[in-house]
Amino acid sequence: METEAYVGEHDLACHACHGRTPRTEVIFGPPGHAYVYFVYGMHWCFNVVTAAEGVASAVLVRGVEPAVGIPGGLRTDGPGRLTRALCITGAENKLDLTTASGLSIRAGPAPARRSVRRGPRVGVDYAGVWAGRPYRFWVEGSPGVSRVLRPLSPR
DNA sequence: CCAGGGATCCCCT
DNA sequence: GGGGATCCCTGGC
Repeated sequence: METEAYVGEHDLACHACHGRTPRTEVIFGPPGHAYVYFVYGMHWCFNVVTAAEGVASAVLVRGVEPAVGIPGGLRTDGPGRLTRALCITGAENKLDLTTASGLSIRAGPAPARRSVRRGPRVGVDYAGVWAGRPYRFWVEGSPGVSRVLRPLSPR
């Protein structure tokens, strides 16, 4: 319900902007693999590598809507919340999400095109001209959208 | 509003 | 090869 695109090595907000390192290697790898990183000392963020091998692009998943109840009623609106609710950690880093075992991605119903909104990405003010690019996408009105986008209607 | 927490990668020896 | 600023965030004040 909410994602952000990181579009290549030249994108100064992308972790791969300093080239291949042990951490960013997976982003340069084949598409369909998970890039999971630890941030702020306590949260995991889940990304999906999207471009062909050698091209460093990925999508950060910032919010989802559960199709079934989450044990404990954990929330899934927010990048750190959804990884906690889905038990995604560094153990899933580099995982091939196109195979059916374990964590995987399958096609689902697409949201109505007209309900998709876009705007600048979160927390990338340091990225110069890239900070303003509208590479964040969300489904308007979805409860799976992170609170940063709904400051006036906290839940 | 802001502290917490640790990996990462600058940039300087 | 080591110190330190920074960080694709959240919960609790």
